[in-house]
Amino acid sequence: MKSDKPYRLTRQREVILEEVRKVYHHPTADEIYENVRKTLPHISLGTVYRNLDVLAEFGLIKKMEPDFPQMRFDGNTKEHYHITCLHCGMIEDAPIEPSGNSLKNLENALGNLTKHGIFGHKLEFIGLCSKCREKENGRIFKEKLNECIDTGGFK
Amino acid sequence: MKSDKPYRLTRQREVILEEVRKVYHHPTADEIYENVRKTLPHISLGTVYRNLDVLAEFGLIKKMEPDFPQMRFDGNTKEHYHITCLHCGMIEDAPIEPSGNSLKNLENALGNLTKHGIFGHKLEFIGLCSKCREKENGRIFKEKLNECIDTGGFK
DNA sequence: ATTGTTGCAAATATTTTGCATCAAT
DNA sequence: ATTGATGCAAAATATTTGCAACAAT
Repeated sequence: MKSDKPYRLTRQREVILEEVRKVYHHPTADEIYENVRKTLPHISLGTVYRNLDVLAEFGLIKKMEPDFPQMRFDGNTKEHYHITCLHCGMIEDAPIEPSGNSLKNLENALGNLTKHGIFGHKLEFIGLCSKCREKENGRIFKEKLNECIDTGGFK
Repeated sequence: MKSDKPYRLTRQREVILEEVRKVYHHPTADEIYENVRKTLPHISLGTVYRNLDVLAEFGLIKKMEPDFPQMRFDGNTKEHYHITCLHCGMIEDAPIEPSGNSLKNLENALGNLTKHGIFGHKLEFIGLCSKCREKENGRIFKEKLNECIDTGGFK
């Protein structure tokens, strides 16, 4: 719970929270909308979006945003990991080799645990690029760090 | 190069490829569009999108798609990794603890190498869920595996 | 009574597509 | 000559927002 505004309990909010908690497959907003409509046929999609934001703000659910919102393109076709700057959004190449061993082990372990066929992974580092770091002198670092911990957005 | 259709060299395609290779920060389609327009003022955004697809299809550039296209929501607010099914798109929780040690070491190493402030990572496993695996009996597994290797989409 | 919330519709933003014309092979 | 590529505009998709009416505190 990190927001300072009051948490006003509405029927819509209540049902939406219930629906998100009911399913275990990370539903999209319109999946939730369709389910909630069975209970509240007149609810609007805008209300669903707004409430999902509010619920996440209060830490009751987790909002999973795509790692970056738009497609991007890369002239470097070799395999590599990326570092994303939380402040300016810039994505840079990580100057380390994709670590073949330890993460391959994790993949194998997971495959055995789950009966899934695991055959790859994506690893993205999150931080502040040097420019933003200077400019912000740690301010955003701490702010964002808290946000990330609170939402469990990544580890 | 994996497409069977002919690669037709047009001026637009040439300039677009040049622009993607020129910048090192993983540009978006409209960034490329704006840059290409300095050389070809009448090019359309549709042409840019279509060519970026074609260039990626021929392995000349890499297309970076967001890990999932829409926002998703999660009733489980604990930290955890995810497994994404390439076939049906379902995202499940990975039944392993976020590995604090080895990846934290990587984070530290990267921080030192780059002067970035690294304070987190996202790790996503890619595979086929058990249902899709049965249904497809390995077919898509191999297909997609090749695709992934070719595009370097993930490692 | 105050102020946040709702439903609706319109706006935004990103990407895709239909189509007639044009250009590379 | 054939067939893929282009420019343009319209469509499709996902999300946000303005606003008047409404409801929780």
